[in-house]
Amino acid sequence: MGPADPVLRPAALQDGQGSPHEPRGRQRRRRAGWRDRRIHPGVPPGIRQDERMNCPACGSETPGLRDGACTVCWYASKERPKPVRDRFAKLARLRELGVDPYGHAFDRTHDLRRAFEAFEEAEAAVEGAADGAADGGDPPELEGVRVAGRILSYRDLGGSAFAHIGDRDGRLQIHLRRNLLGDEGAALMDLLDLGDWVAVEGAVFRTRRGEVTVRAESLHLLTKTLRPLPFGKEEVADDGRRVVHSGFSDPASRYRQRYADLAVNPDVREVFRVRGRVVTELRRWLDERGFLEVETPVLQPLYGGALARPFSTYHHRLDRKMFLRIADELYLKRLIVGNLDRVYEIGHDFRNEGIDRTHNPEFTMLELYFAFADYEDVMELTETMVGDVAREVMGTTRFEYDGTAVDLAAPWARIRWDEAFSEATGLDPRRAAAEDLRALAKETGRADADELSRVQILDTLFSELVEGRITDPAFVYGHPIEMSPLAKPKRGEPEFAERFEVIVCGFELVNAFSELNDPADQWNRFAAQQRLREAGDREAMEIDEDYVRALEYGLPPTGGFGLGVDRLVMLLTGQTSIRDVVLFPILRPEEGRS
RNA sequence: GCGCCGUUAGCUCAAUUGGCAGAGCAACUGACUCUUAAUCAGUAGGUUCGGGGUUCGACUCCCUGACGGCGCACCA
Repeated sequence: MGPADPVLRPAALQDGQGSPHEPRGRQRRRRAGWRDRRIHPGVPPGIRQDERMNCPACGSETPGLRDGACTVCWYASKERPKPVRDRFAKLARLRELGVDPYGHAFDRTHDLRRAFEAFEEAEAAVEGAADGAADGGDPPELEGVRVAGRILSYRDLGGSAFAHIGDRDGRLQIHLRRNLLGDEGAALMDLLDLGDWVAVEGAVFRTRRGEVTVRAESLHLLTKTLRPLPFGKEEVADDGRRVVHSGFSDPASRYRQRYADLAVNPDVREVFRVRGRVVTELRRWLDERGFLEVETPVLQPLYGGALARPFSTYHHRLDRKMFLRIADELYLKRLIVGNLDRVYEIGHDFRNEGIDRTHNPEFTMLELYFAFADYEDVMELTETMVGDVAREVMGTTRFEYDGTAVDLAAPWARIRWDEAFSEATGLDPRRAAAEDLRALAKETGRADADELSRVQILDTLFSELVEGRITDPAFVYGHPIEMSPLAKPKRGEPEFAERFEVIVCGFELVNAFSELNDPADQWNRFAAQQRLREAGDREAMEIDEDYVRALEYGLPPTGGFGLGVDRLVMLLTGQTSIRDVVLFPILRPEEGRS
């Protein structure tokens, strides 16, 4: 405890008792006496005498001022919401009682879900045994259970209380009885709040109303919370479903304070549990097939591998500009040159562009390269892998996404790019006059069509008129070669590329091709990109001489793909915004704090 | 970047034509030892997102800025 505190009021706990007729409740709460408590934590070690300052409000020593006061005065200030002030006072009272409000380890016997299951098993065993015997004795209990969690709800009945505690994926009722917990435990009960982390030890039993419950024989505070968590009240409807009343739903607050969102909304935890499983299963699937997981540079002197604007940064010792990668592609193919056959990487790419429902500037990409394969092999691999992962993680390949049924089971439709294009536009993508294409682009709402290159117009029209209509996953293959500077020309039709994209629910999930391995052709394609760049296309590529050198050492025939992991998770979890599958999506900075 | 909508108590939301800023939950006080959206009685809680303006009077109308949602644009 801190040094003598000038603000600390004389302890309100006159250990005296009230009159014998005083209600027990009042005696208890007077004993709890937590109001207006303040205890100063003192100055942390390592702060020199001349670096210390005094709180203008209370005069005590402090290493810094939070909004012009020491932390104690800050929490006690009228500026704070009352629940925060109250909790801070309770925390001080806990310290007075010798309870550490920021406890240490606690050795659990079960997590909450398993405690529940263990009890049900014990119950079933007893009932089984009692079958032959005369009418069973005592109802079953499971003793010596030690569990921990956050207090989700609290119903105080005076002499006892029921609460629910929750952990990562479980939720369990606990019953706190004052006569079982003794003076210390009873005092602690009076200082609990929703959100506090607690642990109990006791026997699991079933209440008269049938709920599996831990009867606490001891109660421990693990961590006191100073801020009220925005719990909604939960009702269990007649059909057994949980209905949450009010709760925490403001999107901005949920993203900015994801910790509170996760603590309060089990559905959100579930989305990220699925996300974790998806990544694990992708890895396992690829590892089982002999793919080697590798890591290539995120910080690059020259970016490439996709058409996008990068984030740039600066390395001081090297005195040069660096970029955050927009794709892993060029490094991974260098590894195939180096005989690594089959490689993949799951990592973050960064693209300096707009933010919307399907785009976060920082996103997770799975890229994979497979020697001796072409894009048709990659199609098979893709549909099999995605279907297998969906089944493994979700138990099905059928989903409803944004009100539409989707089935990810293989085989997926295969659609020629040029045929889909002609069908949707009535124009031949190879032969149509640029003016006609431009006119059509304007019709579909592209006011800036005059400034776009032919390829950009083709791409725009395709996205606009074809992609949006596809819901079940489909391979769209055979893009115009000019749109695909890293892909091999299609056999027999060199104006198209051996490339495909997977379109599902109107967005792109995968981009893949037979990798271009002719160094001379690759150099020329880079040079063509360079021209576009010089003509003002800020997404066009630069020439990567080292990559061409690698190709000169021989890239075996290789198929490769990039899969947007965030988007796959969106599909599987039914989320329509990428922000709901990214734990901390990019937001504008917060103005003030509260 | 453009358009529309929004921002009110810790959380979720009301507030008539411009006329005293309210409710539920959470909090606090009290009753209650099998409750479960616990219940009952009472109390407290507000820079109505920031700044400016119109008006006797602004949560409400006007201008401006910040943040967010949706749509468009940009963008795989």
